[in-house]
Amino acid sequence: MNIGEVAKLSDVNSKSIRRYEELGIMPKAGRTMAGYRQYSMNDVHILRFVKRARELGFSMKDIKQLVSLWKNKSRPSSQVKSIAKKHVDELEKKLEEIQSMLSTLNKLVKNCHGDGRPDCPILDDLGHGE
Amino acid sequence: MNIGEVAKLSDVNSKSIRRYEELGIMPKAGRTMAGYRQYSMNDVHILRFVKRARELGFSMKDIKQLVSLWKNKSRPSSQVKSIAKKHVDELEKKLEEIQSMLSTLNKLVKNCHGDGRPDCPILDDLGHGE
DNA sequence: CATTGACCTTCCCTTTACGGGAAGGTTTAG
DNA sequence: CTAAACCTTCCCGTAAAGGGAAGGTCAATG
Repeated sequence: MNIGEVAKLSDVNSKSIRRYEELGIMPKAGRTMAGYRQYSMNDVHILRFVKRARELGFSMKDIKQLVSLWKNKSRPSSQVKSIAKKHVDELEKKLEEIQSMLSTLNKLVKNCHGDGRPDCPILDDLGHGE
Repeated sequence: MNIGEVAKLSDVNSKSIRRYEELGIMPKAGRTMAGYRQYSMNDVHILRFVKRARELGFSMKDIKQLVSLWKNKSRPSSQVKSIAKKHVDELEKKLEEIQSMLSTLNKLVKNCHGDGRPDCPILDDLGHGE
């Protein structure tokens, strides 16, 4: 299979596939005489794995480790779990940050007339009362 | 004031201050004969405004508009509100994405033994059952 | 056989907001 | 005079992707 075919089957952009190869997440693809990358269904499976991990927000660095653990049939699940837990912690931190921003912003937006008049609690807050 | 002084007073990094000038968020600073940027307390106020807006997650593009509206004493508050509402919408979208990731991840992590054994629901999910 | 269009290759640029660090000039204090 | 602590600009790196250029390859068509 050429890269376009595998891109379709995995729903991963060709550009990303080449990038994953550079990052060492995908094995280096074999080449035809003309230099075209060649793939098999096994590569499609890896790419789907990567795609799913991206959807769960894992970094490419984490994904590289996860793919390697996935391939290693004698991995300890503790290693997988620790990567996932670290990621969960980071997501929870982000979540709190966003919730805190939203809590402030929603109050400000609610109190802003949003009409032709210049007075605006949003700007007042940002200018912390000048 | 030199840039270091204003950086201390506003709690904004010197590098960022120069960057904000490039982006047109800060007015171009006057210079001493030696080329050092010169600032006044007014600049400190602007920088605090920017910092607060960053803390609320606004993009630099939004912040540029917000600073300009803030300076314009005859702005319509509707413009400010619309920027803020768009930002709230984006944050809420991100929030939902993260919540959805966390919901999946937490289930998977909970069901993973996390010991020396290789079987792992996290990898099973990512490999969607291979 | 030549051409056309769809594919592939590599390379560089852009995004976001920031920071590290180099190389070099200025100011201030001892 | 010199050393420390400033300041300047310039380039690079971050994360993950995508745009687009310039050029090579392949298959089908006239």
